Amino acid sequence: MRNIIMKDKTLVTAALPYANGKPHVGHIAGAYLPADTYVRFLRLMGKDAVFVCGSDENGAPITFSAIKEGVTPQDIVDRYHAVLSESFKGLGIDFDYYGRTHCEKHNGISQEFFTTLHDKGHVVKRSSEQVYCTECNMFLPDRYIEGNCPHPDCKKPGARGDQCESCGRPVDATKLEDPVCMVCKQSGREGKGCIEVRETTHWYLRLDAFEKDLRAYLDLHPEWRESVKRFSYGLLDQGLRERCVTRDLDWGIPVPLEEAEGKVLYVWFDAPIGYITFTRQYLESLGKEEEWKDYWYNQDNGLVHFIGKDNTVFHAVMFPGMMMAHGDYRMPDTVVSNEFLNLEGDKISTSRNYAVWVNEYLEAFSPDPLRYYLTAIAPENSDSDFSWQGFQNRNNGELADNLGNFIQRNLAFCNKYFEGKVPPAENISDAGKELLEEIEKTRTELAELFDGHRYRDALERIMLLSRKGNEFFSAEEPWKSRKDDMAKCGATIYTCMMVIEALSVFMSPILPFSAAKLRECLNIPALSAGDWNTDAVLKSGHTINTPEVLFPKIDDAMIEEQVAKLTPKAKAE
RNA sequence: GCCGAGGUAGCUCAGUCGGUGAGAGCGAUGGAUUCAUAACCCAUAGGUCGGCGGUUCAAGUCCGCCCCUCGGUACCA
Repeated sequence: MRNIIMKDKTLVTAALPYANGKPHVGHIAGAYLPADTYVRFLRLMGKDAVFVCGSDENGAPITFSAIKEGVTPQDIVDRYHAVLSESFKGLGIDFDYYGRTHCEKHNGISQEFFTTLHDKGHVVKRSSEQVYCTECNMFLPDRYIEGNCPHPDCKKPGARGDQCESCGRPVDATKLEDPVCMVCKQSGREGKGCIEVRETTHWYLRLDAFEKDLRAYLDLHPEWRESVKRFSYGLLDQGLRERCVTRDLDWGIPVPLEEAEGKVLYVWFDAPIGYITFTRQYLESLGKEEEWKDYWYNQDNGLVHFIGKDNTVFHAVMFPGMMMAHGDYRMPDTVVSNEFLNLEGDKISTSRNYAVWVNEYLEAFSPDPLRYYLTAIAPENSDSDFSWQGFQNRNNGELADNLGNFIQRNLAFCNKYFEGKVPPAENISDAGKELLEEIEKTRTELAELFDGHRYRDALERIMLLSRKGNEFFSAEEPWKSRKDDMAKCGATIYTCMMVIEALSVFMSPILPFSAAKLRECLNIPALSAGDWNTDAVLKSGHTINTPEVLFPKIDDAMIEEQVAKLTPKAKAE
């Protein structure tokens, strides 16, 4: 048996979604759903958990979207902040606080963070040459310049300022041939067009100074997912470099230095600080001004970050490096990182509009089937694939036919032949006793799986219990015993009811809506903190309510409708 | 190019420190049954474990080379 590693008090964060697009199933599977599941689990275990997140509203792409649409950056972030909040809410991703980084409080905390690093000498000034667009009147991120590859043996078009798409090699943005600004789509070099090279000044975080400490920190966490460790050690082995933490932009958090007029903090510098900001805002809203320190200063408590793999470098190396450099804060315990979710075999792409958007999903279906499916195919160890066919199969074959039907056949049987009263807990057969023991085995193993962030396995374990319930029910044949041996029949149904109550607890972190509905059908109280280990409240003689179908089947037409929404654009590429 | 991950039954994937006849779910086929959302239960299916070579008494499981897919490559977030 492994050791349970959760703490009595834990701060859980989910990667801040960038407020420049709607959330899709990939985002949900990557960070938000596992984080929400974990928080629900912690609370069932009677632990204190605070769950924060918020929209990431700074950065260059938001500015560019605003330019493209002819609106202000504020318009962009307002729009997406609203969609993001609603989507999370609709799926039952239940943050204690969902904030936004474009606010005074966050500016102040981020600037204080920067100032501390600057005063300690961990941030240094450097000058460099960057590409500037005179049409847009701004410096361009390397990614936003396209041209011909400067490598003599390649020369192919479509190379970006950071990397050539054709030969895959890194590119020096200032050396791209025939560069085009991807914001205004204009081109031409010095004098003859809008693209020119200008000198600029920026501030760099001396990550290299913390290389040894970061390695020691990683060494303390053998329990992290393999992919995160391999990636992080890989970076350390290459040697950490200074990392630029400011940008030439007018949208963002001003760099708190007189000589840094017109510069803002790099969005990835302030985004993780958002976790601190949101924790403070949440606890202040509860009138507990000082309590955030429990989570950010006290290493005895838990701090767990949930992210997608694209965020690994920031959460496993850069943010910990920032925390070390600052000095006041505790270090994160765990970074739970997921791989990517593909869609019908192809990459999900916001820019190509190739995705299953959460808000559109919710117009057609209830949240739990998606939570179920995304957990079942969670990209925990490697990329996985979302397919509508798979969604339908899992929903109909597993949720409805296995779990739903097990519940349904028992509640219906109980109503029909026992007047809705839980039968006496007598004459339990050996197989029945074995099944009751299986409940406890599941309880123990499941806690370890949730605690170890193995949600996919956890769900499988839950379904195994349901399957065993079905096997038991069929083997006992209560439809026969009800005619000549009501004692045996009652024992069968009683045993199954115990399984069902346990399932209502076990499934609740993943399927919160259905778990609540099930407990209503059972006519027992809603779950509350610490109920994971509470004794069964379902007793002999207790009257249940009329059952309702928990997991309706999804018919082909509904799936075809979704597939149709997807295909034209996917093929249009 | 460099670094990393992956290529296991029709499909989706498990396979811990190398060792009982290589597994699960779905699908397919046959059987049983009627409490239930035509659901459930039982049985069966023989896949050169990407290719070649090597180490070993023994290799999906270790080593080398090769092929294919996918990420990262630090100014997209």
